[in-house]
Amino acid sequence: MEHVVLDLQTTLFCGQSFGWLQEGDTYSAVLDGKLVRIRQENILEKCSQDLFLQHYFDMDWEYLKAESYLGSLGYPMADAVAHAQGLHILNQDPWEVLIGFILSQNNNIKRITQMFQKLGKEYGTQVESGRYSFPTQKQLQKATETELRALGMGFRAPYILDAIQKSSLLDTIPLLEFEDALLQLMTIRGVGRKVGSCVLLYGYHRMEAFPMDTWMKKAMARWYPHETSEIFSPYAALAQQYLFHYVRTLEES
DNA sequence: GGCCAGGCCCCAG
DNA sequence: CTGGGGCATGGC
Repeated sequence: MEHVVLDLQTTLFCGQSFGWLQEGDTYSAVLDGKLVRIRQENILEKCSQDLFLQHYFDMDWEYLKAESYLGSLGYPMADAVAHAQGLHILNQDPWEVLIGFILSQNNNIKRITQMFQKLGKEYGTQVESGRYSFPTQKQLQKATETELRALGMGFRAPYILDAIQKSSLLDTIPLLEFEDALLQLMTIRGVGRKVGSCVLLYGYHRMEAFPMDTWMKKAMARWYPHETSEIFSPYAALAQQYLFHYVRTLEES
């Protein structure tokens, strides 16, 4: 099977990021304060000119090796890999990931994206007509619970406020072992094991993470009822992402 | 018009 | 420490 370098459609809309928009074959998001536009055809070109994008799209990680190993595990993992060729784990801003996944609880990806973009429009910086950066901690500090609830954040409003309050702990996460890092994140209200795992994976590229959401619980119960993430080591996070994508694809069809 | 969504908090037992 | 109800909101 031909190895796909990076598949934008799958990577950007597999539920790891809530900041991307699609118009035709063009994908755009505000990254690092700038509006980025990119198409499947010009990924390599863009990344070769821009080290930030090269890192953001995780172009140098061992996806070929990981796909090969997970593919060797047979059904259903081999099928899951085949259905998500070219899926990369993005290197996102931990702060954005933290708020994004606080929004994610008891919610659906469509509405998470809408809520995430609402925060940008309300508290972020406009970088182009109608396009806003995600607000920094300082920008979000202006928010009150009443405002956030009026914006539609619902019961997550106080969680966002607590995350702002404790946002400095994000700086210490890279220094910590996985479990310690998870415990630190879980001191934030609204952050449990699942949300914390997502922050460690999508914000800090901790590939040993294995976020267990409702879909993953179904997938594990169905295919690996007596196993843990250990069987996918050292590619647990990627296995999780492939399975997550796979079960959702099956459900839709 | 209910149902449900990439969970977590809280409080019974 | 484990289990289950409740939670704000809107897309479907």
